[in-house]
Formats: sequence, structure tokens, C-alpha cells
Amino acid sequence: MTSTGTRTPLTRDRIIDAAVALADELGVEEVSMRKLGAELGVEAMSLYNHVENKDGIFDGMIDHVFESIPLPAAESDWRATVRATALIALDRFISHPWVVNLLMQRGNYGQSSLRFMDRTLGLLRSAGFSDEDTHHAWQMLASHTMGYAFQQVSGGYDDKEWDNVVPSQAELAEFFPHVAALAPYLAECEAGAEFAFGLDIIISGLQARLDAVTPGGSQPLGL
Amino acid sequence: MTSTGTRTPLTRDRIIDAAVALADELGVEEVSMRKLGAELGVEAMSLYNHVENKDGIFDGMIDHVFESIPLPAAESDWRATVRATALIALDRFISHPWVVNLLMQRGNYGQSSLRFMDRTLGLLRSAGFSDEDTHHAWQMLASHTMGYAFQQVSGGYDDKEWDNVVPSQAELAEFFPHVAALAPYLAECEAGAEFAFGLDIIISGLQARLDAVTPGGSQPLGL
DNA sequence: ACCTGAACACCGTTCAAGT
DNA sequence: ACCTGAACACCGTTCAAGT
Repeated sequence: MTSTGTRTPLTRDRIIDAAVALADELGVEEVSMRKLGAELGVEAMSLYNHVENKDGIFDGMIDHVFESIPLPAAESDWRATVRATALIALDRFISHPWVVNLLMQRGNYGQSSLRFMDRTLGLLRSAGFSDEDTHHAWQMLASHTMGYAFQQVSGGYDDKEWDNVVPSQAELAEFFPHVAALAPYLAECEAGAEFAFGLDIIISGLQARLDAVTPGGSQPLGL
Repeated sequence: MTSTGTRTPLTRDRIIDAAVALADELGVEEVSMRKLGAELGVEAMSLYNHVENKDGIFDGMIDHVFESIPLPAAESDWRATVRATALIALDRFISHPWVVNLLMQRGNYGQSSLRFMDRTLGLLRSAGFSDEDTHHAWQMLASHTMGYAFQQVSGGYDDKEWDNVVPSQAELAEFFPHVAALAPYLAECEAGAEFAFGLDIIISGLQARLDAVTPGGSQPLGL
């Protein structure tokens, strides 16, 4: 009724949007050419008129997520901007859990991710980091953000499988006492605060590095 | 000739080993039940007598990698031990590039990875970290290691695709000047040193946290 | 107990054919 | 120019049948 009557023309953007919606709802493994076509009221083969192949759709989905991350302001206080940007990026990666997966097998060198990287590198350089340290800082911030998103997204404590490894709570305490002792912290999933803990350590460490090279810079933040 | 004549019995371990070898050589996407069977001189369906399904094989492959990481010694200097262990873990993750991918879709709560996690948590607790900070430290170290491996493994600068995004070097310099300026650093792939740069910042930050809570601890390392 | 062949319900992608 | 149906070469997995 809704979309079959009218004839909204098929475009690359409509395909990407439908793929994102499908992946958000059912998981990326449910995104197939046939299902995506059905979702758009069209045969699977029609998609190939607007998209090179399935990998092209995946690339578009990645770009879609990076476009939703505001670019870091150019000449701002690098610490506050990097902190805020990383928090938003983490939020986007977690609310589209499939993007980390796609990034790994597709790489992150699309238009939008390149632009995001470029602006962030520019901010770090304008803050006074050497080219080499800028690269190191980027790598570190990216590792921490992607790695944390990775952990939040991966596995997901599927109870069935978990019981397979550790049949009982008593057995967990016997063989993995430290894991058992920290279980409350491991289960507690307040992603933002936990992520920020590490992020602040990294930012402070990078600031210290900056101060060591260019003395007379801003004071270290009292974290 | 070699393995078809004799009748080495099929076992779960032989299947996992063959799957690891196949994934190392051709990539994890080439690991199918049929190809794995062919590699072992057997029909695909025979594998189901020794393994629950394909995900069971993936779980075994993950465990195989974690078994190759030496467990951190219990009462050692936490900084040196964590540093060395993280470097080895990174090396293992990079030399089996598929493991990061599998970890994401399967979760890392197999026997071996749980044991590894438990020993590391034990080391951190015995070093004096509170339970909450132990959890934070684990999260941070895991994020950095997995995130860095993730970046090393992902994408891989496939030239064909790369040209698709940035047709010419001139265009790269125009639209992404900072990326272009840092290209030499981005291309230089000395993974170990780069990873250690961030790792040392994290370890120092965690030590500072430890000193703040329990004054009179060991002196901060002059990194 | 272990292995097999045929079959089922899926994939991505190609290609000639339709309009 | 865009869409389609049939087809090809793959998947993971089930199941009855072999030994």
C-alpha cells in the first residue's frame, strides 16, 4: 500500500538508506541483495543498475555513518574538541553496531571518513603536534575509539554460548576467580563514562608530550 | 600420496588446525565446510561428526590464537609484564589477521581467552588497582591492542579501491591536505614501535592513577 | 561410530530478454 | 535507460542411507 502504489525511483541513496535501516533492525548479515530488493519493492537484480556490487553498498553504509559525525572545529582547543568528537564517534559506532565490522573488511578510506581524518589531523597539527606525533595521536585515538566500540559490539554475552563455556557460577569462580570477582563491573555497561576514563588518560598523555616538545604551552589539565 | 594413503583419523583439533592454516593462507572468507573437507581428504558433511557447526570451528580458531599468547606471570612488575604481553598479543593478532574479525562476530569468551583475561586481571589487582580501576585498565589495554590490530588489519590500501576515492595525488593534496602531508607516516608501517608509543602513555597514565590512590608505591617510570 | 550422496534453502552475480 | 526471469556457481546444514 504505502510504497508499492507510487513509483519512487530507485537511486543509490535510497538503496544505501534501506540497507542501513535493514542492518540496524536485523543485523548486517541479513542484508542480502534479494532482501534489500524486496524491501524496496524491486527485484534484486535491479540494484546493480545503481550500485557496482554488494561491497559498494557496504562502502555507502560506512560513509553514511561517518557523515553523521560532526567534523572537529578547526582552530579550537584541541583537548575539548577531540574529547567531544571521540564521544560522538563512539556513540555512532555503537548505535550502528555493524559499522565496525564493515570497517574491518572494507577499510575506512571513503570520502567521508577521509574528510573526518583530515580535519582531525589538521586540528592536531594546529595545536602544535609534530607531524610524527600527530600521526601517533591519531592512531591512538582511533585505536581507543574503535577498540572500545569493538568490545561493546562484539560477542554480546549470548547466554546460550556463555553457558557452554562456564556451566555454573561456581565453576566460573573456581577457574576464573578474577573474572568472577569483577563480574559486576564487566556487566555494568555505562559505555560513555568508561570510555571517557581512558580517553582522558590518553589526552593527558598527549598533552604532556606536547608540553615536553614546546614548553610554554597551556597548562596541563587537572584530571 | 601424502595423506590420502594413510588414514589419519579426523578429530576436532585436526579440523581447527586445518582451518587456521587455510585462513592464514587464503583468508578467512575462503574457509568453507566444503573446502575444509577437501583439505582434509573428506567430504564436508563428515566435519559435523566432530564439530557442532561452522561457528564451532571459528570458536576453535579463536582459542587457538589465544593459546599462543603466554599468560602474564602472576606477581611480576605489572608494567613490564603488561607491556610485554600486549606486544606479543598484538603480534599474534596481526599474524592471524582473521582473528580480530572472528572475535567481533563471535565474542572472545572461550576457554583460552577467559583464562588470559583472568590472569591479566589478577596481575592488575595484585599490583594494587581497585576492582573498578582494574576493570578500566583491562578495558583500556584491550581497546588499544584490539583497536590497533584492527587498524593494521583493516582495509589494506587496496590500490584499485583507493584510486576510486582519490583519483590523483594532486586531488588528495587539494581535498585532504593533512592526510597528504602525513602520507609518509601513514604508509610507514613499523607496527611495533608505533603501538608501543601509545601503550607506554596508557601504562604511565594507569601508574599515575595507582600512585594517586596508594601513595608510597613505586616511582613512576621515566618514559 | 563414522562417512557419504542427494537435497533444501539460501547466497552474489551474469546475461539475454523484455519495456 | 531501467527492470526482470532464468541460470550459474557457490554457501551451511539436514537426513536417510550406507559401512
